[in-house]
Amino acid sequence: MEKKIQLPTSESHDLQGFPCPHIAVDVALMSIDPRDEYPKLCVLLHRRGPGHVEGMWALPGRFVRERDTLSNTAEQAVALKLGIQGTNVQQLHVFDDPDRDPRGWVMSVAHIGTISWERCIENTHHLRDVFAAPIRDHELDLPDGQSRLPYEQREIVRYAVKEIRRQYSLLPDPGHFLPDEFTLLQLREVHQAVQDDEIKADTFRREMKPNLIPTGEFSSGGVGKPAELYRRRDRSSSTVPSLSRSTRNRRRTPVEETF
Amino acid sequence: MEKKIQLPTSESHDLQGFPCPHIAVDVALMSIDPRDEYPKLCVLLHRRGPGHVEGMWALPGRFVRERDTLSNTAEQAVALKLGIQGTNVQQLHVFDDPDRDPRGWVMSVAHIGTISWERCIENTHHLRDVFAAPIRDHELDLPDGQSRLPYEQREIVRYAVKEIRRQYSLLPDPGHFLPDEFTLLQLREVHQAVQDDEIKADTFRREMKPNLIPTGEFSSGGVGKPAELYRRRDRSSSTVPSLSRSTRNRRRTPVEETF
DNA sequence: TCAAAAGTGTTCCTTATACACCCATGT
DNA sequence: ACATGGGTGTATAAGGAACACTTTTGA
Repeated sequence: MEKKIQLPTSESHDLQGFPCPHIAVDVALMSIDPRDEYPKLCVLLHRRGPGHVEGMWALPGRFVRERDTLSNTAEQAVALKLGIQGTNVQQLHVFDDPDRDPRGWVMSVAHIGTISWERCIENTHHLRDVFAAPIRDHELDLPDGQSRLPYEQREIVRYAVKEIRRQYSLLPDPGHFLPDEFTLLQLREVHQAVQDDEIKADTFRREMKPNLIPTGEFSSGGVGKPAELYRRRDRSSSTVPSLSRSTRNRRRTPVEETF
Repeated sequence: MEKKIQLPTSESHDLQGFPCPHIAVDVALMSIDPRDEYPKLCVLLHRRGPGHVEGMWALPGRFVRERDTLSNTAEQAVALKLGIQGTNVQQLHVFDDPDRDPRGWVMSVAHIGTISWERCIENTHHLRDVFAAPIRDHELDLPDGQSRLPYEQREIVRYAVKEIRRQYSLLPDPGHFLPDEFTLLQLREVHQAVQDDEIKADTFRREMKPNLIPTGEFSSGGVGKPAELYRRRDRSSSTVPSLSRSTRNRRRTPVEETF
């Protein structure tokens, strides 16, 4: 709580002596739990070890290390707290209420991450302190009768659910819950789990077709007609190279249009 | 990349001794410059005083102060560097490349802000070191032949333009470039400036109608039929209270639907 | 032969867009 | 009278949702 910052222009000269908050990273790592009667979107929690809020279920988080990046920190938090290596994460929002952490001045950069259920269980099935909390109506069902998440992690989950639903309304399984090749039924079930809503099969097929590449291979073994396997089309290759808007149809004065 | 992270739980005990980056805030404050033949979206720059990157045009920015919030810091940066009080800002993204600032380890939280041209000039017209840089095709036209912005502020401007266009595609002038009451022509010209594209008048009217409240008052003085004045409808009051999706139309097994 | 799932054709309906027209005002 | 901008009705096109139907497999 020093009070020696009177010269705002001098702050550029050197950085020493300027206060800086601790930066934490929290990750809402999401997966699709297929064990129930229908697949459910869930968020992975871990039980806190000794220390602050000991024993509580919480999102995996970590303090950023010297000269590390946020995404690196987020991936290490997932690796250390959940035992899952090599996730991909994206920034969501910075939570900066100076009183959010009683231990001191800590800002938290919330991240979202996704992982397939297979990779999730193969790494965590032996761990007692990892739990996949299902999402019901934008909120988490917490284990052990716990009523709330520590800090404002409830808000982080809200952001994460909103963001993943936005992403899944545009593209086929951008979070790679499924492997590289999949049937349209598998894809639709994943999207239904994310959106927590029923999706009509034929409409869904036609919406997703432009973003899928048929492989020519087919599934087999189940009942019914074998389904073709598809692969995600990466956006860069298919996107039209958007014509420059710099000299576009402005000139709204009708003068030179008329003559 | 040390390899001595065996006790992740110990980090929760106290915060002292953990490294923390300096946190800066950069603001892309946008306005609509009406001085040209048609209004243009622009971003406000200021010329850096003595110190690092001295004399360069840059986005207003500032280091966060002890236990201050990010939005506060952003508003103070705008006040100190541009002379404009009481702007509203929103978070965009954290830029965390550890090498982005040669002075040390600094993360920058980019913000977007909006202000009416009137409030902008009434506060800055006497300042030499403030400039409204117009946007052309997602890029800024810099003054004095300057070729680029310092750090990765070019990227911040890209984020800001994309975000403001997203916001203006949904609601009438959410950034309050216009006063509380305005005609549909004024509103359309602002949206055209933001989107940098022509917008058809009748379609625009029908799109915006649900989000506008007619005042019953009319403009006067200009040529043509006087235009009604409208007011923004705030979203909370008009939104249908979204029926709970928790028990929604799942049950995709047709069993109990058929019987 | 039947049930289950894949995949497609078609109809219906909602929505966006453009065009046309009338209205009200200042010059 | 006419130009200018406000505002609305309507025709056309485009898109999405739902239904029906055929195909192909396992039991």
